[in-house]
Amino acid sequence: MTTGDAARTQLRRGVLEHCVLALLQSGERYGYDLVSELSGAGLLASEGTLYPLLSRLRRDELVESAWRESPSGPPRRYYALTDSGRAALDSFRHSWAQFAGSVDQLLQKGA
Amino acid sequence: MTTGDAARTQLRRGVLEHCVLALLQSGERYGYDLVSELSGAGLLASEGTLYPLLSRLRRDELVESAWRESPSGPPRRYYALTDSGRAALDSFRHSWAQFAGSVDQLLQKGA
DNA sequence: GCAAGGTACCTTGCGCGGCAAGGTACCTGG
DNA sequence: CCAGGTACCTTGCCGCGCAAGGTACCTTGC
Repeated sequence: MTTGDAARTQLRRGVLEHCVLALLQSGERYGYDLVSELSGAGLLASEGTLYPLLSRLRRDELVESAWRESPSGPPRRYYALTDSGRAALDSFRHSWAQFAGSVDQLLQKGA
Repeated sequence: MTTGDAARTQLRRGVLEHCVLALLQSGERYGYDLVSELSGAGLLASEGTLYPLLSRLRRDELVESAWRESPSGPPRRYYALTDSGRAALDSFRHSWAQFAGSVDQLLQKGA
């Protein structure tokens, strides 16, 4: 891995969940697909993280899922946002903006 | 509290530690003082979080501490950055910028 | 002179979420 | 036919923030 390993791991907490919701905004996606995108963005370190997360999102009814056959390979479970999911995402965007603002300010204060 | 309670709590993970380091940049501070500043900024919910954190920072030699008497009230433990602390802070600034950038981008993608 | 309340430190028990490792099954390509 | 990519999932662990609770100092007011 690049830099800031341990630090990154902590940063992802709580963010990853909402990043998944954000990715679902533009249409339904399946897990393995999300894994590669989030890993690429440096927001996910292990597959083993995402599937339990998706289960939680289903349990909390922020997403709903449907099995579809793949043109090649095993079947995929596709996820889509529910209304609650969209609401949660909007709410998080505010929290994030505010939070990130505070942190930026604090980190620069006398840099 | 305002909004996004639970979300906020998760967001603070790993950030708080480095915010403390950032606050020490401009000179030594004592715990109770940090508590009020960080609480004010919405980055800390409970006193009980900070003291163990400060112990960790001491253990990892990112800060050093010295007891000083207070003009009024019980003695205070003042904390100051070590060289390692300054380095950790610099390193975190990069991680944070990169991380926050990724998140911002992802959250806006099709907002 | 003593109780009340602010200052200042610390500890304990808990829960949650990300990580690593491991496991199953499907399907294609050599 | 089997090696390897696709795609799903589970289990055990660890670290950090939180809430609640605890000690002691010092001032203020009655």
